[in-house]
Amino acid sequence: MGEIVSGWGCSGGREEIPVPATLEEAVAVQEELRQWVRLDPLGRNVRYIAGADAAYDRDTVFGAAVLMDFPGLRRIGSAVVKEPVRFPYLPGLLAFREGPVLLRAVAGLGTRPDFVIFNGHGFAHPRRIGLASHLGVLLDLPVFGVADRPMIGVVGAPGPERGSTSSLRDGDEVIGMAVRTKEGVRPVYVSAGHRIDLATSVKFALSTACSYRIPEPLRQAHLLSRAASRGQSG
DNA sequence: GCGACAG
DNA sequence: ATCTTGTCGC
Repeated sequence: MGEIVSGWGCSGGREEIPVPATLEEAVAVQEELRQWVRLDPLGRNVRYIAGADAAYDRDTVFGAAVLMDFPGLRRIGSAVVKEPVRFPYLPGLLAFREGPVLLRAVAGLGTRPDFVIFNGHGFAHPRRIGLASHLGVLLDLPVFGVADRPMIGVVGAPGPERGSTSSLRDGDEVIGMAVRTKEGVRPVYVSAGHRIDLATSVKFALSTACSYRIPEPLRQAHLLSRAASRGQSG
């Protein structure tokens, strides 16, 4: 029997990501979605890219997505949405907490980008289905994740110069990469999400992070959601 | 059993 | 994620 961890809400059942009632159920959803994840090289010319992130204000989640052209990196669109928090933060199950708002934010762009960057991990997850992979499958779009720190695995420090990398390994397999996007600044951790491979993900993480440590679409989405959560104009 | 554990 | 000002350093 599945033990009920807690009352995680009673949605009307019309979300892109149904709210699991138990831990077992959430993991079962991940194992199902995992079968659809494909990490192949990106086979298309990149013109439009997006970044999405979430911020909180008590029991409300704000999701923001920013659309930019590439390689110009000019902002050509954005969307901000909010909704009540329906799932707790549980390491390994982040997609169930932030997925709904993030999907709505990306949809709000009104344009399907060539790929999306999410704040968190993709393949570098205990079950190989982190938030980025999870949402990539639901969006059926190429996506990769960029995180502040690894969740699992061991990694060495990349060289101090921008562009240096160091493999994030879980046993024998490379699950992600520590990437120095800015000289002398701590690295970000990149992992493929869906319909893109690690090397290509790293390439784009670097080509979209010029002045700052965080890839521009993600950085701006972060600022947008943050501003919204604090009731500002953005 | 103990510690770790994206945001 | 979030609570929070100034401050040290390149």
